Amino acid sequence: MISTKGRYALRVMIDLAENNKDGYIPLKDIAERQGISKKYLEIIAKELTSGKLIEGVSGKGGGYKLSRDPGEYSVGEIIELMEGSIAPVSCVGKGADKCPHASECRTLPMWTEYDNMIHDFFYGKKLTDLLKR
Amino acid sequence: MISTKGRYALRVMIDLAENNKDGYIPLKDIAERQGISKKYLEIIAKELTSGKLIEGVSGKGGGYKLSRDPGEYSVGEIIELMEGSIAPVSCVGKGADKCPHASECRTLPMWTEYDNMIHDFFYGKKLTDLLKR
DNA sequence: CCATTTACCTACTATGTCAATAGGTAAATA
DNA sequence: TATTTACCTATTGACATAGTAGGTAAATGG
Repeated sequence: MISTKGRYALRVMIDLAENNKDGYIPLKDIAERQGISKKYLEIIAKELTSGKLIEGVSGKGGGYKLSRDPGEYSVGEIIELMEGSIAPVSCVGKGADKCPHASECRTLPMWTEYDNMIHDFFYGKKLTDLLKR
Repeated sequence: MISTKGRYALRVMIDLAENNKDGYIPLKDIAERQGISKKYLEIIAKELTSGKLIEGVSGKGGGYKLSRDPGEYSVGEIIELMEGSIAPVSCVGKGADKCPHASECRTLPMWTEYDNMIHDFFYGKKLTDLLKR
C-alpha cells in the first residue's frame, strides 16, 4: 500500500510543476489547492528537500520550486524517496536481507519478477505524464 | 508490502500441494518443514479454511488438504484472502471509497493502471507455477 | 474405552507505523 | 520592523503486524 505521504508528495510535485510560472510557491497555497493540512505538508516538503527533488527559501516571497525540469523526474524516484522502498516483500529489492533459504525458495522467483515489474512501471512514468493536458 | 501472513499462506498452499499423496497433513509437519511457528500457522490455516481454500479434519490422522486441484488456484485469490485486498491505494480496487475529486485527479489514472497490472499479474499466476519442477 | 493427536477457539501483548497536530525558531523581504 | 515564510523538535491516537498463551472439541489408533 502506498501511504498518503507518498501520494501527497506526488501531488505536491504536480502542483509545483503546474504552477511554476511565478518563482517560489508557498506551502500555504499548495495546502489550499490540494486540500491537505499545511502542517503535514511541511513534513513532506522537508523530505523532498533533503532528497534534492525540490528547493525552498524562507521569508516573504519564499516557498518551494522544483529543482529540475518536470520531465526529468520519474514517479518511481519520488515514491521511493518517501516510502523508503517500493519492494513488495522484504526478500527482494534494495535492502534485501538475503534469506538463507533463497536458493530453494519456491516463491522468490515470483517476488523478484513482481519487484521488477513494479520498478519498471514507476520508473517509466515521468512527472510530465501526470500533468493536466 | 505483502505481509508474512500472505507469504506464509502461500507457502502452506505450496506445501500441501507438494505433499498431497497421503491424505491429510497436520500443521505440525508444515511448521517443521517451513520453519514457521505452528501457533501462528493455526491463524493462517483458519482463514484459509473459512475462505474454502483448504479443508481440515480434527483428531488423530487429521490435518489439512487442498479443496481443489493445485492448478485451479491463482496466487491472487490466496493473497487477496489473507491481505483483504491487493489494491495499492485506497482510491482504487474493491472497496474504493469513491473520492469526490476523482474526475479531476491527476494521479487516479496511474493508480488504476497500476492496480490492473497487479491484478493481472497475481491472477495470472497459478499455484502449480510455484511448485518444484 | 481411553490416551493421544489433531483442529479449533478466545484472549492477550509488544512493537512499530501512519497520519497527523502542537508550538515553537530562524530567515528573508516588502 | 512587521510579516511572511521555511524549518525544527516533540507528541499523540489509532491501527496493523507478528506473533504468544492457554485452553476446548473432535476423531482415531491401540
